[in-house]
Amino acid sequence: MFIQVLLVKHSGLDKFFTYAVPKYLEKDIKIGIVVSVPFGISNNMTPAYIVDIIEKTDVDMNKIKYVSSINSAGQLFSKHMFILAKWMSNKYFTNISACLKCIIPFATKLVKNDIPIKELHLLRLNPDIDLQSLTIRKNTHAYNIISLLKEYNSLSVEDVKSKLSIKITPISLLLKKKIIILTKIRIFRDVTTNRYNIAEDSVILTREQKRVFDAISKCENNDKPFLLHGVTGSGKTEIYVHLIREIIQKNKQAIVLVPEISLTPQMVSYFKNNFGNRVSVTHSKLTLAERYDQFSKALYGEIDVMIGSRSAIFTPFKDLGIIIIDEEHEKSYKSETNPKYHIKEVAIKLSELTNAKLVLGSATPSLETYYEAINNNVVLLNLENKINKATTTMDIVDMRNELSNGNIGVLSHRLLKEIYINLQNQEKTILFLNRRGHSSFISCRKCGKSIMCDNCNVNYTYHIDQDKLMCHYCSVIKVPPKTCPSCTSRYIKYLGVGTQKVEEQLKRVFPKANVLRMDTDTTRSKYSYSRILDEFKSSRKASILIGTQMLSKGLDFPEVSLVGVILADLSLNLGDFRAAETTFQLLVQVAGRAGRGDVNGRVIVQTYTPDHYAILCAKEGSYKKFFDKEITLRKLMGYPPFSHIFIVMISANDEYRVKECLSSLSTIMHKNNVSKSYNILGPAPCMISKLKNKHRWKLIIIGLEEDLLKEYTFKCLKMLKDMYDMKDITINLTLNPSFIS
DNA sequence: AGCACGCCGACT
DNA sequence: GTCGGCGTGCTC
Repeated sequence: MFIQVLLVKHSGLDKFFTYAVPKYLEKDIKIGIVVSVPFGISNNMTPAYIVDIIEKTDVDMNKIKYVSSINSAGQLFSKHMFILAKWMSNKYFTNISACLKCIIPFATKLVKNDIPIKELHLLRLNPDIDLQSLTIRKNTHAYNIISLLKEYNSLSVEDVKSKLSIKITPISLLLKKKIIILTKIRIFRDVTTNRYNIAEDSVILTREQKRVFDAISKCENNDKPFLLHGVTGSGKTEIYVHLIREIIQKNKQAIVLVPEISLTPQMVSYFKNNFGNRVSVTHSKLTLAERYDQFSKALYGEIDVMIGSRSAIFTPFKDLGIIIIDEEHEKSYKSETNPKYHIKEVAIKLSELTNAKLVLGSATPSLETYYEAINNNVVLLNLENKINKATTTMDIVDMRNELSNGNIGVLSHRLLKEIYINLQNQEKTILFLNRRGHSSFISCRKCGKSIMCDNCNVNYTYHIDQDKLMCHYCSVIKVPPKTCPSCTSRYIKYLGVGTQKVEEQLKRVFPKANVLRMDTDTTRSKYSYSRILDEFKSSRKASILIGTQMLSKGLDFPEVSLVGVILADLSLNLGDFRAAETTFQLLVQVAGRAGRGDVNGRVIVQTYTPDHYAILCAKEGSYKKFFDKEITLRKLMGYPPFSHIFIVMISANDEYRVKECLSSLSTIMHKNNVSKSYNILGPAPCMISKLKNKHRWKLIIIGLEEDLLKEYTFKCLKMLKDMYDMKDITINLTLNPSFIS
């Protein structure tokens, strides 16, 4: 018997090595466990993951060494997960070790014994001892311990100590006499803080929900994903719960992916109410030990449902039955670090491997997914009716008129009037602005130059609460200058709008209103989200909540009747081909926050481009209309879903070197683009052209076929490395980015 | 990735 | 004559 291994400590060495297994270890060998192997000329022992078990090998027998021993870490991945890692490695051009690290981030620490296993020592009376035959005096420690154990059957050492307020000595004494015996059980760190009550009756699905449920439930071959296109408030979550309940009855398990777990406590509570402690949660903010325990819970069958952001897709369930990706259009589903995987692509691969059902849910599906649905590669299921009868109307305010009418504030007359009405009616208001801080740029009135961060080519944002300038990219904080750094003029003006300025203006206009703000600045600490949300929800007064994008994601505020979008143009002017899509999605999602209870909702959208189709389609609430318009443009321009995009970003401290290097690459690419199959754009500076003192330039390559595009780009990069000295230059590659930066 | 080897320049 | 710079190549 031979095994193929991947060396744990040699992550850059993306190669499998073959070792022979001594007979006495054969029975313990399986894929995913860690073994100790002699490696290199000195035969130092090094840990290695078993990735395959083989009978024959082509490797020279003189070279093959024997496996030394088996590590205590246990099984870290299944065959499926390893296939997934290999597939990711190829698809996202990242070595297998890095992909494995993404699947089991705690592995290297676990191998080093750096992750403490939490155990509980249970005490229990030894059943082989006849208590009658012992003479134990009443009211001694020993007597009390035995009585307690008779009552409880088994107890943890800590419980016994605290219940009888004794030290460990009398317990040890009984243990020595074998009157009590000790067993260790592993306990898993709990990461869900939600209190729950198991629902007595499950929600009965509406006719429309039932139709969708049946379509997914009755499907036998799960070769196509389902797209659940349902307007906000149409009850997608209830369908998920019904589907999962059915899956659990078949002894299978479920993974539920949400874009940002800390923003969806209601979702977790809802699942806990339905499945109790058979649900757990995982996300990247947990410690590695916590993540390892959640992983173990799934591995040992302690849970049936895992809810989480991206990384939850790698939960090692025995028999995965369903994967649900909620809000499938969210950009956060694409990883921005290597491997730069997209959760949807990984989920499709995993559902192929496990035959699990895959359900994608969204009120505003990504263009790519909807296009697949139209081409019958994805099964489209529509939910067109809201559960409650509240209606929402959207009105557009042309901010150009405000300016010509002499209103230079951030809030239009119309929006102020609506806020006033809400305050009078004791109803709640949410205001969105996709930019935190107070003023988004500070410029000199005399020379016109704006004040920028020294490390990054980014305008400083003024934060009024600390009276400081802050770079939102490198987090540098600076005292605002009294005079212009370029011309020493004293006339410095604070321009642009951030959430802080909106807060300031609102407090001035409505001094008695309860104004709350929720953005990265106010939600730094762990529980600040829930604190702000609880205050907003529980407040009897009419409150106004101002927030950035984080408010648009899945939060449910039953009493909100007015939603204001301060400036819709912010996401429209991003210079990204997906800007219209992002804006449309944002507006529809935001509108979904209003009128979720019994009250009708009003949405006011302020913009300088009121005729833009993304805004008009959002006003009508027509996804189909937006899709038709946008897909026509994408086809015309040759953008995704009709093509694939590869971004080569080059960065270095020396700007000249960056430009020179990228020009060389550009020349190579054009030379090798004989049949003009690829559209090469650039070199151009990145949106943030200098970040943390590194200059960043990019080349955008567009091609019809993903594999050919990859092959072509890598061929050209190889030629570049052969002819150009790449010392101190960093290359960053992204295939199909969720936005172009 | 790490480590050994090896080939060249600068010192005790 | 030797110490150490890092370029190259190998590891089952």
